[in-house]
Amino acid sequence: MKVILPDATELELPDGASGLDAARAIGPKLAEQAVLVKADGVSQDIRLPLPNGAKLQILTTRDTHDPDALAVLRHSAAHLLAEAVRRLHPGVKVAIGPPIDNGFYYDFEFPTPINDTDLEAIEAEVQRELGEGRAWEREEISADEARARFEAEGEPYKVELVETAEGAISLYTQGDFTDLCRGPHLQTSAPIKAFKLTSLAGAYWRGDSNNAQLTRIYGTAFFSQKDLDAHLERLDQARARDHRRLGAELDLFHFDEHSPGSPFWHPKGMAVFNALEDLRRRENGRRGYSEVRTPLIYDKALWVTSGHWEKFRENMFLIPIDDEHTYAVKPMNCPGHMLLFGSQLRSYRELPLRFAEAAPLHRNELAGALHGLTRVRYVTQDDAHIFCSREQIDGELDGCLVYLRYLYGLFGIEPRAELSTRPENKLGADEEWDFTEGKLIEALDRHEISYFVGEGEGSFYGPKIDLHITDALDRSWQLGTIQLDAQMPSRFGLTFMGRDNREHPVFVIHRALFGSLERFIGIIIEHYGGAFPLWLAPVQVRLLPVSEQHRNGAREISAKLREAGFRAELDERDETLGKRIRDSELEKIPVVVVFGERESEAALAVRTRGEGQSTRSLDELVAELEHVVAPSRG
RNA sequence: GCCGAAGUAGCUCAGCUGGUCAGAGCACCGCUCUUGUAAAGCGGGGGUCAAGGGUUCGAAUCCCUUCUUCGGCUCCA
Repeated sequence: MKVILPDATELELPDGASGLDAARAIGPKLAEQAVLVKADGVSQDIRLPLPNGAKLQILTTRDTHDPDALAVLRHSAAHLLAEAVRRLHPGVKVAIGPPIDNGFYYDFEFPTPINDTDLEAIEAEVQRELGEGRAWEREEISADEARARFEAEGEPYKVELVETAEGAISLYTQGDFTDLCRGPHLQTSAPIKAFKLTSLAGAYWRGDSNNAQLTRIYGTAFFSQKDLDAHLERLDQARARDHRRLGAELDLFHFDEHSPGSPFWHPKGMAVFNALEDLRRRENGRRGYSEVRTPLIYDKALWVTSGHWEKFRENMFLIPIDDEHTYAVKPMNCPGHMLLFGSQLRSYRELPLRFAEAAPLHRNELAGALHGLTRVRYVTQDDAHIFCSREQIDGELDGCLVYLRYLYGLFGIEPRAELSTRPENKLGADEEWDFTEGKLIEALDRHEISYFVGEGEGSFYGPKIDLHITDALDRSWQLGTIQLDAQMPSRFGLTFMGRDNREHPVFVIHRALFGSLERFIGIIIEHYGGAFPLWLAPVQVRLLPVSEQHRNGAREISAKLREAGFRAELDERDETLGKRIRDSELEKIPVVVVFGERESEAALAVRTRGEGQSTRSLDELVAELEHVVAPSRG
């Protein structure tokens, strides 16, 4: 057989040769450093036979930043962790231990709970293993053999994995630990130059909260200590961009234990909030949406009709009124909008009807799920419900996707699209879901939006196109969502009169493009590192009078800027100019104007964030600011 | 909700093998200075050490419960 090397030369090998054999044929050093082989771009363990004629790429310990090479390193590190845990905690049952972005984890069922102190001991044990050195052996056995073996070892999770595994079963052994594992793995532990356990957490077996909760140990590993240090350094820098930290530093919002998960918006945070609201109102108006306002609390009967009582009650705040009546604070706007639509006989001439409302919603999120602005109990969705006929669905979905692209383009953020399909607790028949899912797929294709499929991730009333973005700490959050719903209108008996003088079914598109204003603001705080563009900045211009006698002059300028529609502010504290400039810098204020003796007579000294200082007249400054702000003011 | 960790002045933190342990810096207030592009000087106020209960002669420090926060899991905009 032969393989093709990256430089296009061909290498003759005996039949059945492995990646390691190929590396040996090229050179002993390469063989020693080999970590992973890619045959025609597909990763495989270096111990496995190569396909004949494959284009070969061998990743080595020098590919210190290659995600695939790092995954192999970390996967092997996870096995060292499991070996150490089994030695230190006899009776522990092992589950799974894959590499993940930036590290790895391994799930265990411990006979007795462990804590951070145990974690330190486990890490020390792994370091000892690394000192001794380990080598991995790979073997393949039948599923029956594997099952018998893990049953004998008292490893129920491994037995379950064997039972659901496809194809041959492979085992990897290092030290006294043998793991059911697909691989690939390192040859030896020598390349693991840095190893660190990072945290301890509970995790449900197979990600299902009905299953047993296991103990998950997170860690990371690198090809060098320097890389680990750099990783930790990056984490530190990311923490500086954390919106919870910047929210306090920039005086945007805070939380209080008297209402967990509900932000208190300070004046500066509210300025950002309102800038987004202004944008939302203007664009909605331009795109044919009508603003509406509906109640915050409704009788339980409404929630029974909508299906929320059955599907969403656990997340709702209930208000007992008397023995017979219970109200609930709305977690979504849709039922209210259904009532609004149904309050009149609707003609086909009215459709599509686009009702927009950015009302406060309350969801009783699990206490452990709350997270700054990105996971709150008080949510403001930039919500809208589009009521349309079957024929209008495509056009309305198009409108939503164009709108969505415009909005995200303004912020320069590029979310990933997900098609979320029918969940287990869905309402309605499969045929209806076939139709609504099909419509969303066609729309994504028309707009050439690539997406991944989230099986079963849809809402109980319809499939969704969801947009996801990662925050400063690499956590993924859902922002916008576009949902096509045939269930809710039929549960509310909504119809419209057609040209044929008959009633026709109504379809509803639920759409929130920012998603929630709270979460969106959390994300953009991190995206901009707190340095908002001019149109969003809480304070756009700050005036600094040089000394007491320039206060009146500075006040006048500040008033004129406010008159021109800008958020201008005066800092006339009795601090040195240097101190006040420093504070303005730390607050990331886009434009700072120093006003003193010279400016009373001539041009203003303008300090622009990131660009240094220059001089211009007040009129020039206003014109310039208007020019900068224009795109977002439409 | 579950697993692990934490909660000391507005913020960041020290003190935590129980006994001058209630402290520091920044912030705040007052006075002096009247400031020219990233921190002027001096002085001062401020905390029932998250809340409640317990152990002890004595608790910020040890134990229990609750609340909140942080890292995950589940769930979700």
